[in-house]
Amino acid sequence: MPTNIYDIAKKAGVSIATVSRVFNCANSVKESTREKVLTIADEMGYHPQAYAQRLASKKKNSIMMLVPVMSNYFFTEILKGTQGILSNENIELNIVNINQDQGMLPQVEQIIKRRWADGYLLASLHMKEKELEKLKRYKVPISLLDDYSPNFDSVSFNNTEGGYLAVNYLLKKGYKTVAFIAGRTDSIPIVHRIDGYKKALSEFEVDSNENLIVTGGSMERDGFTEKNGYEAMQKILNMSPVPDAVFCSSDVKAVGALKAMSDRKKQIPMISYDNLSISEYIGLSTIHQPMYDMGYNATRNLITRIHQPKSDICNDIHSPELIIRTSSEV
Amino acid sequence: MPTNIYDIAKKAGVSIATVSRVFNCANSVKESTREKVLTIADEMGYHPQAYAQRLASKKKNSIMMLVPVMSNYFFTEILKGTQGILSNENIELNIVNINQDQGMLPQVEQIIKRRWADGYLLASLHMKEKELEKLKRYKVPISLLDDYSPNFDSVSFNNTEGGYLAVNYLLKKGYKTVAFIAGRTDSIPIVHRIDGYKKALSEFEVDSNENLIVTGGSMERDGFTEKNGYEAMQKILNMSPVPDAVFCSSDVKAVGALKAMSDRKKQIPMISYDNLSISEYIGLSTIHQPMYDMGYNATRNLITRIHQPKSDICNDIHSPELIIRTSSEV
DNA sequence: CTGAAAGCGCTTACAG
DNA sequence: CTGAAAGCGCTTACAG
Repeated sequence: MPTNIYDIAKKAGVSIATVSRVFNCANSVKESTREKVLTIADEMGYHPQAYAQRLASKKKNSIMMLVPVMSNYFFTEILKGTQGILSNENIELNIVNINQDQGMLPQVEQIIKRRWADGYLLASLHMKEKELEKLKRYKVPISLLDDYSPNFDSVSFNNTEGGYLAVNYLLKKGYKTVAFIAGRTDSIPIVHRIDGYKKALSEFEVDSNENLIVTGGSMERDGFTEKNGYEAMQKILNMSPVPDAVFCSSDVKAVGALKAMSDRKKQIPMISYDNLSISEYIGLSTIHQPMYDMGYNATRNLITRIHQPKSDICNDIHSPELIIRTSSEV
Repeated sequence: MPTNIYDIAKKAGVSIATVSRVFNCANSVKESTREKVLTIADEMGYHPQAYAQRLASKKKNSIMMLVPVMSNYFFTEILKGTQGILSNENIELNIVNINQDQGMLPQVEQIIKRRWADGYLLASLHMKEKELEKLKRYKVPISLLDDYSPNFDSVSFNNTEGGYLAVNYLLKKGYKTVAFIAGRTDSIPIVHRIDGYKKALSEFEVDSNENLIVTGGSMERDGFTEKNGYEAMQKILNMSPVPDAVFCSSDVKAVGALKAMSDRKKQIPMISYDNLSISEYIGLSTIHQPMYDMGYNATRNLITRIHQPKSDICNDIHSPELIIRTSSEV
């Protein structure tokens, strides 16, 4: 039989209000009373139920993170940042998966309407501006991560610049044809990276060629897998002539691409994207995104907005950084 | 002003009971009534609040996963399995972090007492049997993952066999001294792998030497980092004589170890542990653990126990498998 | 320092 | 097919 606040109150010979106070550390409760209640609660394995508590008090101290893909390395890195700031706050984090293929808006609305948390962190969701606007009506704190909107707090990357940086480096080294291992080309970050890629191309007056933009066939986890990169690189190595260099949209794919090159005993210079913790150890030249900071800052934005709903909107745009290691220097 | 069930009922000209029924799809509600309620709810952005609903109904449809480290690749792989089975069930997953350095029992008890979920998945917590026993009193479904207890459903690996398999392979190839890159030696899985390591050693009648069991200095994420592996391998390469081969307790560390070898231009055969998705692409010989299946099965166990609390306890012990790629064949 | 009582927003037999 | 009402387990002014 599960115990409730009445059981404890009766056994301790006090009112339920007193028991409640003991657990909320709120007003003063006589020390001896507090101890008695705590002892009895411990014996009976009692603690106030989360649901009842939140219904009665309105205080939640919880935030919810909505993400399309939980099981990838990018998310893993972001999460460290979120946990970094949360470890100092008495706030619970809930993580919920959003299915990108089923209309994200209804899923997000559903969650918000249930009022689960004090605020919501939308990570890499890349919803349309029109959809985001609909979220405004719920008047609930929302913070965007790896995404941008003028209407919400956001922390994003300048993906155009990232693409530009990588491809500009390659062209400066004298390579003429640069292939791009993309991924879903309906993904906003990918679109921006392609923009940067083309911008660099046009600066060097080389025509862009859509055939040089490739992806592998495996679309598990949105194609952010080693396998997809492996397949894409195979396609590239099958082109004739083989492109001079390649820009790869993620480090995870680059791991696969590297393997494809080594299997075919044909190395071409490659720069990828993300700078995961493994990248340093396998010599990937890559575009660094400060993922930890990003998770940290987006979460901090959310907490600030929960406390001060009227504060100015804060749009953080991080600049990428090119890190040269060995993969580009073959 | 947030809307509630009364607002909707009033506007629709029905009772709150009817509104509630519409959302619970339970008993029959006249189609025209249902539509009217749904339309109004949609206009007003209404959905029953999670907390109130759960307080009133006792149904939760939610499970909670307790893990010591969320941001590592091992967890990422496990999670895929959990999500795999959950995607077919109408069950919400909450993930909560347990701090291994602060006494896990109180943290776990605290969570269970709050009655958040219908059941709890304890992943890689490795609590003592005595501590686990204390959890029995809450009479709540609990399933263990990467852990074993005769008193709870569990899915675990035979780590002793894993260590044995790897080291036996190395010894059979004629290597005499085999170093072990460990990690926290108070970790149960590591202890078992050391047992397996020693068992293989004794079969080949080589004395075990505690000096050959090393770890790097960086203990971030419990030492399961590339950096820790890098440091550990440096120590090994500094030994004289340098050991003939090395058994490494995780693929992530092995990535660092590989780099240390290449930096020192000294290759020794290595077998590691986990078989992460990158491992195939970087040629790691490793012990395969079916992590997806593990996540899947442990979650399935939990769901079964929620539905049938009296069913027999199920202890799944997975056997490891040795996968030879290039890192052991230098 | 403590208690009686109203209220949080729902669900669900029960009755019709 | 629908409503009135009790109840879920808490918190929190209010009063003393």
